[in-house]
Amino acid sequence: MEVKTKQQGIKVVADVLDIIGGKWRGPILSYICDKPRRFNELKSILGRITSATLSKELRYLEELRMIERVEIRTETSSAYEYRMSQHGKSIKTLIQHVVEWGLQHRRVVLEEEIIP
Amino acid sequence: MEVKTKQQGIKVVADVLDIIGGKWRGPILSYICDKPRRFNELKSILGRITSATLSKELRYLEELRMIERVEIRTETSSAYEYRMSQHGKSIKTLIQHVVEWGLQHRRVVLEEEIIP
DNA sequence: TGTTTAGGTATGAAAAAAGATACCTAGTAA
DNA sequence: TTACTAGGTATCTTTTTTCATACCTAAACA
Repeated sequence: MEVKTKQQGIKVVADVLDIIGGKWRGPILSYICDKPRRFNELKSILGRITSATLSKELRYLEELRMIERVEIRTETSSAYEYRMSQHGKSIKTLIQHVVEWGLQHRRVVLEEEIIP
Repeated sequence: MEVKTKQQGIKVVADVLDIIGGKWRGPILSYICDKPRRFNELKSILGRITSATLSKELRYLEELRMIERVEIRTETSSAYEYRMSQHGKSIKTLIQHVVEWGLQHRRVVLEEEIIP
């Protein structure tokens, strides 16, 4: 499968940005990437997010097959955790590319501000 | 310059997504990447964008040093065009990575829908 | 048995992004 | 001289996102 038209390429980019974009989805993925996380754990790491928003974002990422919600059971109790899907893990490389470019961009913009 | 903390990494990603995200900035960059474009040219290629929005987005991308607004003069007349800055051109590679991942993502999601 | 905790949902308000519409200015063309 | 075109700006409305607040259920705890 390849990109055949400009329109299609633009659409593919928009779809990807929809996954990692927005105020919370990047950070959420980033924390779940490190290790599986529970709802309230995410909520407290993220700080200012509300339950409603976190819940909505998690369900959306699940629907996109980026993460999975799994029940974890011990003898005495059970709980849920969110973890990256096999496919979801592959976004880590992409994000590394984004970070690299971002750092380069920052250097360029800072330079131009200092030496105008 | 490297990423030292998770917070910083998240910030870098957010900054990059702010550049290529939103409804129009990706498409605008994409068309200017191909070749320098004039205001009304962009407006008509993009289709449903208003002058106000296009103008705002272009000024923002200029401020970010991604594009440059340059006057082009012939003997008889003058006009303006928008072109990628030297630095801005480097985003092309990043976008290629995004497209590649996006295509892979699409394959995964389609597969799972067909074979549940 | 009553209370706390995990993991949420429901509803409406506020803020941010995008759109519609009207208008402006400088240059050129007729 | 009048009208047209390029390249916008100004203002207000609509839509989309995010936030605040209150509430709910099931399980575990004391």
